[in-house]
Amino acid sequence: MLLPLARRRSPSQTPVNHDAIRRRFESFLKTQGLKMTAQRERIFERAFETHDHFSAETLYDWMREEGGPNVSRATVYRTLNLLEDGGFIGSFDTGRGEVVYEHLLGHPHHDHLICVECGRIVEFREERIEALQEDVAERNGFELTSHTLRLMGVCGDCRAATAGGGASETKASARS
Amino acid sequence: MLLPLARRRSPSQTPVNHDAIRRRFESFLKTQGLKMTAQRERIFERAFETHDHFSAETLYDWMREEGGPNVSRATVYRTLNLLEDGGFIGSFDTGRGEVVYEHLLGHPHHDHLICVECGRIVEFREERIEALQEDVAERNGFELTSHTLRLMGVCGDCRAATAGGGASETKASARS
DNA sequence: CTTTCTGCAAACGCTTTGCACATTC
DNA sequence: GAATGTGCAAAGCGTTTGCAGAAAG
Repeated sequence: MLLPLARRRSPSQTPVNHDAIRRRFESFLKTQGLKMTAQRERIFERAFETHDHFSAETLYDWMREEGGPNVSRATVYRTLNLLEDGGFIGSFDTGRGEVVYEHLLGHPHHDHLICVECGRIVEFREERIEALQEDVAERNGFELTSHTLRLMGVCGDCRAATAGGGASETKASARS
Repeated sequence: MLLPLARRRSPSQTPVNHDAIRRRFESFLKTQGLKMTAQRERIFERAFETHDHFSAETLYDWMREEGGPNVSRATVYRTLNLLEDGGFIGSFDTGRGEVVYEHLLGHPHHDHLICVECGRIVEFREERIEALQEDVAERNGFELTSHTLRLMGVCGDCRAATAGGGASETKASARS
């Protein structure tokens, strides 16, 4: 099981200090009395390598496609929950049913625009909305712990494809 | 809980013209080549009677508890989807997993504050957030079709209960 | 060596579906 | 009567879990 050595760390796209994050994961495991295993390492690394959002099933596919220590579906689910509990990744569902994850460290809070045609996810951050949310919560006596803002719509590409006469290529799952 | 006969139509809380909505449902069925059945009627009525949010399973329970034509679980799910497709009800998930419905007609758009302690759902509407969402979408080339904004936090009651020394009564499911 | 993991496959909870019978139009 | 709807139970789907063998500390 040769793990591809220099996969992480491509100098151009290291979002935050990769080693720092990794050390954080190791100490998290330690404090929880958990062990570092080849599987956990693979899953952790893969999750932090991607800037995309991914589902448990997708990550499982990656685990099988890409070489490395065998990782079972159960372990993928278990580790994803572990990472979420540890605050390393966050999850939200895109519309109906599908839950996707994204890594959080070195990734300031943001919300999502989701294309209902092609499923593309765009992240955005709008301070004024954030502030207004606090406002609303306060006015209603709530102390905010988190929030989810999902904007669903049709992205520029899909609008062009539809309008221009071109067929829609990407898997269109317009449901609801 | 003997079902109160004149439940709907209590003059004080009829949100919109009930008959108008109902006619709309009937014509919706007609245009779709669908039939009005006792089951669909019961489900439709029940959904519009409630101001609360409910899950498919909850509605199914209601169907069994309250008297009336028998309604199977399958029909509940089928009809809920039908009503959603027709734009009569909307659905969103409260946090993780649980999908709840709410009727839409005569119920202007709003978003939700959800108490992570007791599950209480408070509706709110904040025009400025709405406007900013349009803004964000436009800036990113999206044409908005819908959105979901869920604010999670601890409601005043629960904060009081926790702080004041009282134990938390309501089922606390603080997960994530 | 003790404790925690992993893989497997079975269990789960919620939702959907296939089919024969019942109902509406 | 022809077409659609319903109930039932079985099938699906994504996720979790129990258990025995495998690793980590």
